[in-house]
Amino acid sequence: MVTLQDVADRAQVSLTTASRVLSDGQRRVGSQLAGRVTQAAAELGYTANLQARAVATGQSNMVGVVVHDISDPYFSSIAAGLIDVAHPRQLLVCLSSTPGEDGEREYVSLMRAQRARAVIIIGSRSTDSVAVAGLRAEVAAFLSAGGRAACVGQDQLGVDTIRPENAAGAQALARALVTQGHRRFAVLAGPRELLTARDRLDGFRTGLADWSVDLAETDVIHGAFTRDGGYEAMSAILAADGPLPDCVFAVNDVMAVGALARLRAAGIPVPAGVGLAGFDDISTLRDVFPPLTTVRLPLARMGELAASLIFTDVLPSKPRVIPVPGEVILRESTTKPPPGH
Amino acid sequence: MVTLQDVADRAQVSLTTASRVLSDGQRRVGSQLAGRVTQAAAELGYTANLQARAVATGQSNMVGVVVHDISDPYFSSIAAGLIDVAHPRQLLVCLSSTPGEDGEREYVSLMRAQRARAVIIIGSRSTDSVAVAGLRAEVAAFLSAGGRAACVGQDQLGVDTIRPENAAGAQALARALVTQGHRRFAVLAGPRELLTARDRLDGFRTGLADWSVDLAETDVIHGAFTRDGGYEAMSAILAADGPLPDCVFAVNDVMAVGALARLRAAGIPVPAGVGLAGFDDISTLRDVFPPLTTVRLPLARMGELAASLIFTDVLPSKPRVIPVPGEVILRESTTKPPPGH
DNA sequence: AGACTTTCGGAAAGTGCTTTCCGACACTAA
DNA sequence: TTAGTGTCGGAAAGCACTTTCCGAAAGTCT
Repeated sequence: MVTLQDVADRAQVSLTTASRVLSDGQRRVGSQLAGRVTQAAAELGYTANLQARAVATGQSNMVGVVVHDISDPYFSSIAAGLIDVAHPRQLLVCLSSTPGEDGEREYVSLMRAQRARAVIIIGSRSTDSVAVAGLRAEVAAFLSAGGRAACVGQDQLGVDTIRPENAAGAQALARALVTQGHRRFAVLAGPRELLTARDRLDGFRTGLADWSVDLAETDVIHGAFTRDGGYEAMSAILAADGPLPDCVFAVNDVMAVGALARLRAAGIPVPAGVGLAGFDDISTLRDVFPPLTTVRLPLARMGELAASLIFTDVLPSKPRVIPVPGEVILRESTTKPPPGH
Repeated sequence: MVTLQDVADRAQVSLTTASRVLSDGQRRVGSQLAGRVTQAAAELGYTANLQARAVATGQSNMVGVVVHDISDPYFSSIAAGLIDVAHPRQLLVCLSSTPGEDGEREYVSLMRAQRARAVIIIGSRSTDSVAVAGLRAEVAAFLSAGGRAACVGQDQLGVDTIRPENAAGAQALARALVTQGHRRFAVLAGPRELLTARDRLDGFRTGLADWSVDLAETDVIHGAFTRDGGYEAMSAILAADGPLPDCVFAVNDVMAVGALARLRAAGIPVPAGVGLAGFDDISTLRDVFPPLTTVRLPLARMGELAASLIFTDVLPSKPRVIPVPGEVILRESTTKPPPGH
């Protein structure tokens, strides 16, 4: 590996001078010597060792990003927005997909060891208070080591947070669906311990209550937060005896698509047989048929916001929480068939 | 920041001993002192500075991953497979989404500066020979600096490559479609300069030729490799006068979905009005209706393979190329309607 | 008991960079 | 001519680690 010393030797200058030329610092170097140095560097194919530079200067250009599953379009969209902001700033984005229970805590710890400049945690935290407390402590340690941190999701970590308004969005959706004429609902509610899922369920229930519509406990089906989870939950609804609900709300689009597949398999038309709504407005899912009523979250924008919180020079005295509203998008999947149908 | 020296002081041992205890090296330390050191480290909340360690040892645990667009499910699926392999090995995955022309080259250069252990380039390279040559040179520099490199896509960089068999897959698809009874085809061919797109087009044409079916040049529509590109290209087909083709092949699933949306807007049923096939078998798109005939690529598996090529200790004398076959999946979107329909 | 090996702690020399501090030189002003 | 003020190159002291080398102590063998 060619080192700065090699460059200095070849240019017949001191290590100091070579460093000054090549590391755009404060001090200038005479154009004569500077020329010799840059030329020598080019001839040798020299590339500064950023690790060593980071050690010497005590600051790195790395930012860590934690997501649950990068292949999930929800996360990858946010990550994309984030990368778009980080890239022009010459920051190195390190990404972790953490399936495991304690993965987030471990990764934040790793980022602290790497002396990363910032860490961004994306994703719906569970209600497992032990895990949250552990993560919270790790983040606090990261902060006190001089790093910055932000979160996209629930405001549980005591850091700057981009908070999607899950409850309000679901509430607005519920009201819109009632306005469309639906009266009896079922909810594919996702996992009990997932806060995001719970907020959406609660918000939906609130929205129904606003219009004095009741949601029976038996019409709330819990399951996985995935396509297959939606498929299974819809199966459970179909298996129950009694009439189908007017409309089914899946707490995310991916589950809604699973539910749709199940309905299709059962030969039940949407929305004629039953209405179906999702949440998120995942872009790759906008072309399913019938088009899904959903609540749009500006995912890429949320990633950008998170990044910009981190990269402001001023360190806020208190953690900021930026609410991001969802927008109800009514599409065909919930169009109420004309009465007497 | 608490440093190793602080730990050593508190444990009343030398820096050396503290280092030996905390950095699982070769030499052992007596359990008495070792205990004092670990306790002191715990009390101080010490975390080793991995950057400094990397400088001292001359080896890092970073691997760089370059993709075109992380929010594209094709790339994020591969990346997910890759991360799954890298994570248990305590490797730090740094990801770049490079929209720009020269972004890949820049990122590999950055990885060289970071003294990354390996770099993995995912994505369909263009046929722009200047850009490819630049990237190739940069990768060569990275290799000669002692790094490992691998590529998922076309074998153009002179490194270990996971090569999806685009041509063979498209050829098999074409033959299957002809067998199904289709005779006149159109292809939504993506960008001219994209090698992946071109290989799929060429393979498709070959497959048709195997059965003596011709593909008219006017039935090949170039456009963007995206959902909207598919939508536009399908518009062009609809705008042309003359009868519709029996079947349309979009060179990837995302384009096929765009085409499907266009057909739906035009009120043309699939497959009754026209057949439609894609490529990739993107998992989030498996529930579109009608289900898309496509060629499945094991994306996550490809990511895993790329990672495993990199992490083998033996350095191959010649770059290995591992072909990954696609599997034709016939679904409803190309079911030939009974004749006389 | 003496020679030989093994175990184990610490001083010091790296690792590749930045930055402070010093001194040399030139240039301006009195 | 001389003191004052910049400008600019280089020696050396960091940065937070690892690792080599050395020497002391303890254990083993004859």
